[in-house]
Amino acid sequence: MLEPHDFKQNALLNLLPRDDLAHLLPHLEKVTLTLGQSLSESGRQMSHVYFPLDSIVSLLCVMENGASTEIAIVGYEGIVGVSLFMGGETTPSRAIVQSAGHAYRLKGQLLKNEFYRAGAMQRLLLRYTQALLTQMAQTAVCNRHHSVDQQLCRWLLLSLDRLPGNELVMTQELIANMLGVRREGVTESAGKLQKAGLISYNRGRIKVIDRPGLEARVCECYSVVKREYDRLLNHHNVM
Amino acid sequence: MLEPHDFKQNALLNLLPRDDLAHLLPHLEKVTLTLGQSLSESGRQMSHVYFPLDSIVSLLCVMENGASTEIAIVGYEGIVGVSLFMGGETTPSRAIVQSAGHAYRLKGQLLKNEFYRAGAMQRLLLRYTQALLTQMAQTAVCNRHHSVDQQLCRWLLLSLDRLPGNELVMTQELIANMLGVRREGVTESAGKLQKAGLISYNRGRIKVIDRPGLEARVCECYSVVKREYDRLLNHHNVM
DNA sequence: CCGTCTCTGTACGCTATCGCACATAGGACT
DNA sequence: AGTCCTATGTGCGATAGCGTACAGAGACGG
Repeated sequence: MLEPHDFKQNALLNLLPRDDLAHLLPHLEKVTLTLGQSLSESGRQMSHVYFPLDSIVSLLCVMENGASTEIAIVGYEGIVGVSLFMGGETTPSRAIVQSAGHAYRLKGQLLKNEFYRAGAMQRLLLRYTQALLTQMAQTAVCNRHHSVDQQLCRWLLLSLDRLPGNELVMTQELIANMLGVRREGVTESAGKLQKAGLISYNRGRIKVIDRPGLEARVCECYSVVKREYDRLLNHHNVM
Repeated sequence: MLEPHDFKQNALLNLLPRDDLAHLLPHLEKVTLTLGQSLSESGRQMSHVYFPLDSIVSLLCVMENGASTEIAIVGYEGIVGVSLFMGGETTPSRAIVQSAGHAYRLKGQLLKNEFYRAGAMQRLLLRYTQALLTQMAQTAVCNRHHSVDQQLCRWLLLSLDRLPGNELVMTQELIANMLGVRREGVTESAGKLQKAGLISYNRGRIKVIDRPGLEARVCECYSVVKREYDRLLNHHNVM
């Protein structure tokens, strides 16, 4: 269900019944997201929510000293701006574009209106939020118990699942920021993967050559998250 | 707002308007929770949700090899069983009683009915869930960037905020399970706190002597979480 | 073609935490 | 009192990741 086959659509919108989607369609605005762009700052209210298409957005927790960690990845399967309909309006985390591309944008108020109609959209968004909860929880465990090697594999696979090709545009420096480790640590781990013939790395472009190989090295956290997304956001279960 | 003053009530129920509460009151059943009791197993549907009163419940992520990490603490300010109304019915995490005490219990279906009336209860539960999201996110960062010393302080303070007294019944072994570190690591950190005169430790009973001292040592994660709970679950903001 | 900048690779000592082993001590039960 | 169990303290060597420094190498503009 969540196989990355159709990047013309956002999975959430795709799961929405026609009638419900009809309310929103006229207000969906396609926008281009550039690498590093911020969609949401800590404690600031968002004017819009975003439904990524071929772009990836990272939710980051940034600390006072500037150190950061990614707490979740959002791609075509999700929405950026959960706090709007959850009622808090803001979050302490940031949303940064991690892979440039496109997204549908929707005025926050319009989303809230649709959400509070308590129909299919609400049910869908809540299920998605639960998937997000799982991703965050698993990130917390992974940060505690797994090596940088494993986490890098997890990160590559989670990102890859949200991209159309097998190439990723991302420097090691940025990956290090996401994982909350040193850049050198990423260099080393990526070097191992490259020597093993799983990826090929070149100045900010990562090509994944042997995906099954990555899957063999990744910790269980990847599959736990993936399985939960599949379960929660699946045609048969959702409606 | 979230000061631990009234442990006869659960803060969520307390925030609910009289009329809404009236629907539930006849079905709330006061139960005793014992240390180590499991309220929810990975992937299993819960029959009830729980509103802790003077008890504390930990949400744990357990891995295949048995290692675990606490991803959130739930006390009188919250509810155990978020996945029921979020639509997923189950979660991959476990809910374990970390401090014995009491809770109100409510049949899952009744909670869902109330939730889907899309009234005050729904708004409240969603705000609470957002607070939970923040707690998980902050746990993830904390696991990545902070020392065991700091995490122990955070854990003590978060637990203390949910308890009536200044004493905590908990062995170092169990704390280690929560934090996902070695027992010896906790022994060492707790030893430092004891030498500094902040706590006194005795075979599974921790007395907090100098709370401001703990607050001086804790990492920012504690206050980020606390502030967000206060903001989201506050009489003025909620309704 | 040259200088500059960004990205990647490598090396080295340092520290926190781990894994393990074992010692001590308080409580509970006989 | 003696025994056992559980909780805590301590002392290792091993190791993963950190901080720092620096070197090479591709890209890019003048």
